[in-house]
Amino acid sequence: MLLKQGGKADIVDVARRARVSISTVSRSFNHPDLVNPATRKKIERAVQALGYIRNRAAQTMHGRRSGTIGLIVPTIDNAIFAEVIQSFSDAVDHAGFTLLIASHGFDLDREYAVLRKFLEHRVDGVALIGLDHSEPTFQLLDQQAVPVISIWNYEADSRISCVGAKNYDAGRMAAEHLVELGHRRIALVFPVTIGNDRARGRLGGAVEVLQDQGALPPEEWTIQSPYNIAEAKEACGALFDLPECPSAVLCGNDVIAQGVIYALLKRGLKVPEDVSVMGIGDFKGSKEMEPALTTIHFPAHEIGGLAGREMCQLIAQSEPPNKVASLIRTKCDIRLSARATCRAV
Amino acid sequence: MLLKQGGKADIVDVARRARVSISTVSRSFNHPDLVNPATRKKIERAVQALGYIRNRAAQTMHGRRSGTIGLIVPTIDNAIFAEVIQSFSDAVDHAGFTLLIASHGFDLDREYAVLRKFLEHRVDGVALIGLDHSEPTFQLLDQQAVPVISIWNYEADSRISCVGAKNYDAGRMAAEHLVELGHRRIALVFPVTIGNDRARGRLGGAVEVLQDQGALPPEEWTIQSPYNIAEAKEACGALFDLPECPSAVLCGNDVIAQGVIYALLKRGLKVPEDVSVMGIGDFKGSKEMEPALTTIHFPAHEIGGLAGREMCQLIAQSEPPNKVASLIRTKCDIRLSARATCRAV
DNA sequence: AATAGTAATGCAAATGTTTTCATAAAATCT
DNA sequence: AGATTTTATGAAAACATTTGCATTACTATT
Repeated sequence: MLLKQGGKADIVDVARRARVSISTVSRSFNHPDLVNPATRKKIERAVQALGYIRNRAAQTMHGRRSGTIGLIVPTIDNAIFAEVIQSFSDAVDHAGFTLLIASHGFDLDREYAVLRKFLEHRVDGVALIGLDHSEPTFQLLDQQAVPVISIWNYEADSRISCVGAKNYDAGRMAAEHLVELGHRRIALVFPVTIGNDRARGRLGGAVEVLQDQGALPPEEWTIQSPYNIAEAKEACGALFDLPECPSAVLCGNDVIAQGVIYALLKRGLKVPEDVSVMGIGDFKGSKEMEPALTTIHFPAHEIGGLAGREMCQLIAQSEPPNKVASLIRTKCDIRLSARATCRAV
Repeated sequence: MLLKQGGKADIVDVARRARVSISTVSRSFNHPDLVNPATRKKIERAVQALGYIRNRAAQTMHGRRSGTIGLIVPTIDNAIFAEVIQSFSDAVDHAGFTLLIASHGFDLDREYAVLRKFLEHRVDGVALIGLDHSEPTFQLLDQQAVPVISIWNYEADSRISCVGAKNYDAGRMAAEHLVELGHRRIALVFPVTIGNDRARGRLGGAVEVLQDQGALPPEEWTIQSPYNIAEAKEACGALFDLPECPSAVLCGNDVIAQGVIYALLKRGLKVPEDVSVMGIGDFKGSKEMEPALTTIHFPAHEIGGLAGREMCQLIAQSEPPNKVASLIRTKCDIRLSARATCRAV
């Protein structure tokens, strides 16, 4: 017979067919150099004939690593994270790992639940976005001693390893640019900041600069907006119907900036002639927009790739299984990308 | 002692602490109704105290399902797929599954390799994008009898279950709209079509309509463009520097359309006054663009969610493990979203 | 009061691997 | 030719669960 009924051949089937012991079959997979080339050939043929596929679950159970890494993000379907996920995925894939992914929609309790689920699957490591997490999350991580890395934010005193940039600096940088261009009537459009340290840092940095300049915006120029173009376009609409219109809008991220620009265009206002718009993030596509978006460049691709590689390193370090790896912190540089949506006044 | 050294408590530790047998502990997880509430409480407490986390690998090995589903996409970081991934993820998450994800960069050999890797992890089901796959991929799927679903394309005679729309129809629909508006000088900007049945179907549909109208574009009006704004903007630049400029551009997808619009804007050409632009896909953000993009609407969110739910159903159907589930085919409707980038001539 | 039925629990086998240790055969050295 | 090392293989324990079967202790039925 060519195939066991059901197509689920196991290692003993292979061993039987190749007329060797199961130990030898196992070895020919894991330590090929220890088995006679001729025997290896025989096994190879048996594997082929039976359509045998190794069972990682059994390996995992035996105490080997599972070969999986868990990545938990707020959402998958937005430019920012999609790019990070892609490069993180590429990096860990390259190292032979398989990626488990889940999103929590900015709900830190769901994040905790997902983490538990991943731990049940015995992931070799976990990556999270940002440094804001619930106390149970931190405790679970600690207690299970699983290698963990935070992506996107850098903090010198972070509780867990991190690779990313300082959002606070980004906020400052953006505000400073606007101020240098002579703007004083600056509106702020930012996402919700609770449980989102990225947004909080950026807003904090921006506000500090504006405060120093005595240019803190009035209440009605501080808008809270969701993380998508449609709603941002909607949310900031009122801003431009006000009697006094700001000369510049500083946005919490490029998606919001895009929304703001569309809202402006819709009202027949020109960017940057009538209103300057500043983003933060430099998402894919921001450079190509017309006019090209002035923003703070975050090296998303670099951060994701770095995070993936450091995750693998952390896992390697935590060998033997109960050794705790040391913390890694990597700060990525951000910079102003002055393009066409901001002008001097 | 509160914790076993290393924080890795297992079921026997829990049993010992709760003074019951391991069978009872196992049951209280899997068939809670079969165990005395008081006993359950004791176990609960022991679990809490020890920080015990069930080992899915061991369950999987015992022959139960792994509780994972593998999703293989060409790329993660582009609007189309990110949206599908998100809703697929939400759907399977909701059913208690964990999602394994990997991208192959439009390389069908890598797709095969990823599939193998997923199979080693004993995923309970696999989802792929589109219906173009290598022969080894189909054979492996068949041989391992793993529930599988194809997302995005619908074909009445597909080799595997599918949920999606007919890209051919989308191509026709787009071309027809342009023709109805009076356009005859129509350029085509499409992605590479080998190994990409989505693009191939669309292009085929569009060409057919154009042919019927005797409006097949000349060689230099048929542009091949990668799947991203920057390169699309670049790729189609030459188009508008030609002595004779098309009156409309039909794009393989909205990302390309966006790039085309930017290229036009950059040259000082107005959309739709000078040139009409038609997309296909209706990605997130296409509606909000200024001017809003005329495109063929694909219900990405619906397709992803549906695919997720049908995947779960397929898995449930293939119980007991070796029963092959029947094929499911679901056709999702697409429609013209006539907005602001196309005008009558 | 004896019997049947039910609820709760435990025992032990089974799941598919890896790995340690032991053994046999072959190659190398004296 | 015998002793020693090296190479190749096998047997069996270990990994963390689940589950079928057996057992015990109650409860209900006659």
